[in-house]
Amino acid sequence: MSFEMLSTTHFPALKIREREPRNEGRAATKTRILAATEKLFIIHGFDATSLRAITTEAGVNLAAVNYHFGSKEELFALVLTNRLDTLNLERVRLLDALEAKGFDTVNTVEQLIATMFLPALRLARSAERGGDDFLKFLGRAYADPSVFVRDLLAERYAAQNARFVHAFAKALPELAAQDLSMRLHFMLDAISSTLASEDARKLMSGLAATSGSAVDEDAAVLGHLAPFLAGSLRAKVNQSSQQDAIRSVLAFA
Amino acid sequence: MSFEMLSTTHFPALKIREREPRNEGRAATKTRILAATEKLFIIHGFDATSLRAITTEAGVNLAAVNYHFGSKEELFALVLTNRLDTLNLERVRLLDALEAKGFDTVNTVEQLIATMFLPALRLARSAERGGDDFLKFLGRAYADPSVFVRDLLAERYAAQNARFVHAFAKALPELAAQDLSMRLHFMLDAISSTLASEDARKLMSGLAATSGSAVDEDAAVLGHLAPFLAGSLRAKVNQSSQQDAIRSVLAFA
DNA sequence: TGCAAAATCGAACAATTGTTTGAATCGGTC
DNA sequence: GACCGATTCAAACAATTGTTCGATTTTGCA
Repeated sequence: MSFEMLSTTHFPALKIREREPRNEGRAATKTRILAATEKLFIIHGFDATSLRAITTEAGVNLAAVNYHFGSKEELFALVLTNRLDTLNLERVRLLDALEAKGFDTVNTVEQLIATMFLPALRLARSAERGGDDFLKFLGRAYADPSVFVRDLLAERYAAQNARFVHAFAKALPELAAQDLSMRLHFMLDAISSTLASEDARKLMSGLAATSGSAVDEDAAVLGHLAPFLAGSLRAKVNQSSQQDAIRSVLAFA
Repeated sequence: MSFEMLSTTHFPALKIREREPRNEGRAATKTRILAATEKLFIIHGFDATSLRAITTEAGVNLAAVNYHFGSKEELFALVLTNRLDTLNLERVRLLDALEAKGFDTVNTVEQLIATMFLPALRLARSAERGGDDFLKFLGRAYADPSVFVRDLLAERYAAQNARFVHAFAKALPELAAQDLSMRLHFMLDAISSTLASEDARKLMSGLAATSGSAVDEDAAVLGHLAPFLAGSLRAKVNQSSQQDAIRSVLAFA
């Protein structure tokens, strides 16, 4: 306990030290930079988030970022992998468990979709920060256009992604490889850019609010997500009546 | 005719003037800036495309952009609306025609999807530049994260977008408004980010290559796109067997 | 208390951004 | 050929970026 800290007890509510107490204060700068980086990354993405904006938000000196993290890229790499490593680890853990147990024979696709998205929903609640923020972060990360973020995610999680692609391929044997690839592309791009957009995320939390327990929340969200994603993946190509309907549109143009 | 120009005739093939001949040259600067802007916007987006990169690519002076277009934003607004105005005009024209004629009673959703995407496919072929570039441009435009581009598109094409939302709502009366909104969000976000990605676009052009005429190309692409997008929009929520499958995944976590 | 390492600070660095300026050049007309 | 408006040019502007430097302060341990 320092004298300075004792002195603040005279105005406990008003005069709070701008720096944390010493024991916490040791790591406080790094922690606050990480928190500020997350917050601003969610709002503006990698390119549009400057180190000055971060250090101002965190209330630390500009040079602190380079001192503690080396560079802007190293800082963001740490922020990204902190969140996404645990997410992807949990995803493959669930996939392993389900493959060991054996999938539902008729609703395999729904189970795979649930496996992909359940870890995000659960982390969104268990994380120390507001759950909505976790989904926002996820959306930003996978929708960020900077080459740095894209390369980082592609390299680091290539193996985990391949696991899911193979699992979907096995569950949808009748679907041509290029059709499956296109549809999965669509699905993942849609998820990420949707998570990054404000109003679509509100819809999902609205669905969750209608139910009781935490498990029910997840079930409610997945109950709305999985059917229509599965419907997208399972749809048959070249139905003749559909082809006729499409051709009637082409006739107008 | 300047002396300089006459002197170049000694090396007709080698020493070509960097500036166009006079009559074309009058507007050549503006045209080349517009072309370079499109090209670089497709690759890097709004924020990451600098005026110096544009003017270097176009082979003109840096100050030419501000002289001819006023500002970077005015330049990009022109490039964007040049492409997208005609696209959205064609979209609502098709929608008007189909509403006047009356939709197919069973495959209305497929027809609406075809109505949304056919103009893009046709413009991709009819445009003076390579068709692939048009789809790239479209994807970049709707996936660009800059507030400038997002605001421009949202304001300018709000009315046209609302037309399609209402048409889909009428075609899917059994679907709750919030579910429809979420699914359309997914669909449009997926389209735009997919068009911006290289490999997914290759898949689509691969589909188109398998067929003969231009109309067949469009039919082939839409034949693969429409069914699975329609399957996504039409999927029913809360199927009990699906719910059971999902809950069995939740039990693992 | 004193000392060495760690951490913070203000200031400046070089590079890049969009924009502006004033002189030089071009193009068509009298 | 001389003029004038339109265009192009090199150069500089102020603002912003990530990074580095040296001095100062703080911290933990003797």
